[in-house]
Amino acid sequence: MPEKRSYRLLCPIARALDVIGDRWTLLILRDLHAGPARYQELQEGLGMATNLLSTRLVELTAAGLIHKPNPGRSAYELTPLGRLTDRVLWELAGFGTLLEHEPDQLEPANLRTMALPLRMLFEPVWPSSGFVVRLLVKDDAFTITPTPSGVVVEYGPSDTTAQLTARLDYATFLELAEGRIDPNEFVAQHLEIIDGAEHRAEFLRLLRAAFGQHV
Amino acid sequence: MPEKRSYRLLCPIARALDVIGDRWTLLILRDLHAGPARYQELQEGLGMATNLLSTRLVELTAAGLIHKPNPGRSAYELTPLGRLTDRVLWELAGFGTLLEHEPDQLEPANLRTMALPLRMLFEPVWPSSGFVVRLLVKDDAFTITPTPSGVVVEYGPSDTTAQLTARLDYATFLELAEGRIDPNEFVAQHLEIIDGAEHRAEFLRLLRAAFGQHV
DNA sequence: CGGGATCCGTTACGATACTG
DNA sequence: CAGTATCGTAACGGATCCCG
Repeated sequence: MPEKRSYRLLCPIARALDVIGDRWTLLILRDLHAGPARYQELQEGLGMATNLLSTRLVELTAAGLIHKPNPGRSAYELTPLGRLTDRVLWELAGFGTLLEHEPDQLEPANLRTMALPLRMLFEPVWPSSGFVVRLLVKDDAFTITPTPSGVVVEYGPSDTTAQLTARLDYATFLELAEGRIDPNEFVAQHLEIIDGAEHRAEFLRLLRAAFGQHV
Repeated sequence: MPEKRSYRLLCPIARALDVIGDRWTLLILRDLHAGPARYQELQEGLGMATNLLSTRLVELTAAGLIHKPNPGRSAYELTPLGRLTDRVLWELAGFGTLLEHEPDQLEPANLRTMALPLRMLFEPVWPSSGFVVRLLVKDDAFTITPTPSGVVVEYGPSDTTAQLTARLDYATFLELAEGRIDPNEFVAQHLEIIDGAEHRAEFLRLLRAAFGQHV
């Protein structure tokens, strides 16, 4: 077996990059921050070669960042150590929003992309007494749940009952998460509230707090 | 000219990785966060191949993260955009300290490594009225200067006059920056104050504040 | 059918030698 | 000193194949 490539530098940044610095690795972690995912979900969502995904999953498992809760069924999820990559990904997202995107980068990327930015955005302002919101984008759904230990954003259908359910389009979703849209305009023009309209004002207040704090 | 490889995903994280995700790129930026550096300094400090360094410097310049202030003399430095990578690197360092390091990763890595962790550590607690500290490690020196806009950590000899100059060894330096050493023990046992002993108590107070806030 | 493993052409990396 | 040129090796990427 060929030894894994390493910077072999006595530096915490180099050590981190030895584990999460390979191509695709951080994007795989990004998707797993939206909840457990199966092999094919990851492969299709990222559009990467299957041999590479396989290799990365083995490496991430060996490094203790992910695991298979049930060895028989194949769903991967983050370990507690893997969840600690959230702040790295959040800062990368923050830097990435500063960069112009090429017009050819218009693939309808995986919606799991948005889970982590949403969580980091709402975590400081969403008290544990808050309500559960479900966001629908095309055929996909996010459930945003505040808990005493933090906000949990999960991708895919959920059996929890949301107090507010809303539908929006993908472009608006991106702008919301990237902080490039005014909360008032967002709720007024781009958010179709399907259920729980009585919480509309509270949701708007939450959005304002989130973006006011971040921007 | 071959087109640069890109994830081509509509996601801020993927966009960031298209620019700073290549091998060595973040480590080059790390070193430049310690102040301007010349080609050979970077090459020797990182131990990377010269052709790769050349390629990376061209790419980083094209992306607007670094530039040559004087085209004749060859020193590279961060642009304002490049300086915004500080939080990504800081979070990477934070994650890296959680990982055990292989015993073979014992190269006496570049001291520029430590500039960014030191800055992030002291920035929240070092008021602009604070004093200038110079840290000596072997033949190298850091100058830590608080300014109204933040703490500036610079590698290499500096003509500013420090109020306190101290010498320490590399291993202790790492542990200090990684927060694995008690400030009291650090000052008492591992810090040789060469000049400015009258500021010793103030420096200790500063260290306690820095580590108390972070840990 | 989902979850990988294998194969193979192309690209990137890494070490060294070389040049302005 | 600051890079280019070269070349062997390793990683990537796409496709196909295999196995439960």
